[in-house]
Amino acid sequence: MRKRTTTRATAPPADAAGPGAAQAPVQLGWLGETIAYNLRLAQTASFQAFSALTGDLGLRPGWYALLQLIGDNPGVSQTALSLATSRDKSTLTPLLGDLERRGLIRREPDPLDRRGRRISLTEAGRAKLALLAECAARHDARLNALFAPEQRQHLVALLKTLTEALTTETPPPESGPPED
Amino acid sequence: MRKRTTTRATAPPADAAGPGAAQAPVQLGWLGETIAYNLRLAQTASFQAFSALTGDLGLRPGWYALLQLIGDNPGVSQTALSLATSRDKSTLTPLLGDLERRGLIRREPDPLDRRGRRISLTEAGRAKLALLAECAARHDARLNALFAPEQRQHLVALLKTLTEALTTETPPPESGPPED
DNA sequence: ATATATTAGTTGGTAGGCAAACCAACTTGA
DNA sequence: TCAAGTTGGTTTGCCTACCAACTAATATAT
Repeated sequence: MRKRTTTRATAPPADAAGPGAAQAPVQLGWLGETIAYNLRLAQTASFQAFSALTGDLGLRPGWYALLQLIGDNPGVSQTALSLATSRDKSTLTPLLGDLERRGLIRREPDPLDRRGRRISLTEAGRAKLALLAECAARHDARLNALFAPEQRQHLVALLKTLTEALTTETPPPESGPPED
Repeated sequence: MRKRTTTRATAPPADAAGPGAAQAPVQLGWLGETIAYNLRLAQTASFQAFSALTGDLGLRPGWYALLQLIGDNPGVSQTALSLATSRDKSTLTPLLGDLERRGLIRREPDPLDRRGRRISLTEAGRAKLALLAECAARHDARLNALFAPEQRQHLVALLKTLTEALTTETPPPESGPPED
């Protein structure tokens, strides 16, 4: 939502903290040039936009990645989902419970490991996933439309590089005990 | 993202879905190529890495951007901070209260608008900011080290484009609201 | 086989996020 | 001046996230 011109179109001297200035645009300074902060802003914006799309349905945005991954990997374990979504396994517990309660997924005991639960979609789950995938596709299209194909590709590659680097080399401090 | 080497060199046949296979790597499929999902993963990874740096001090990572922005814009309003950080104003209420309680910021009434509060750093706040800025600088350096200077610049530009596009054109649905 | 370590998943506690409802103060218009 | 609308902040309620600790089952070592 835009907020410019809401107060005044005259754009009074932004440096002056005068009464008409209301909320000055805030100078981002150094932060505004960092990868990390821009990453945060972009992610937030993307999530918000996606939420706006899914909000129309009664579907939570956080469900989508989960359903999609389950759909693509029937029988996955919760731990695997946790890793794939970069969320703590304990975060998934109530979430999956909710999905199960709504009949979107099935959690059957793994016959080969009685601790584990093999997760898969139900028919209803597949249907919901189709709806969410629709939103996701629109969202993706919207993002893609912002860039030239090669730019898009480049951006994804850069993001992957970043993720990869940070997740694999996470512990650089102490005497590294790499392989035992 | 690959997750090898994170746990151990156990390396049981990863393809076999046998009991020893534990969690299969999960196929990300379509998701893994989208901007949105990679954005999410990258942001999460970045945040985690930054948290690891700040965790050493008794300082919450969420404080940093706030303190930095306040430092750069003494006298800002909470609403302005809310916009600059892309966080809801109600999110900042307890956070700023906390910072004030710890003596890091000051919230003095705006003489020109008795609703508003002009926020600025205290000396202690400046000191804490310096510590956090140190972490931020290290984090930034780490991220920057992953890319060539022009790549970095490019990435930031792409992210800005994305954020900008999503935040300004948020409401495209209904018949465009004719400005009154 | 039995003790020990690992792993899958859940629980409880806490922190941070949003949205909606609310109050107080400012703005505007008649 | 006074009513209606807007805006800055706070409160409340809910959701999502993490972590640490726990249980149950599996794996490993002796």
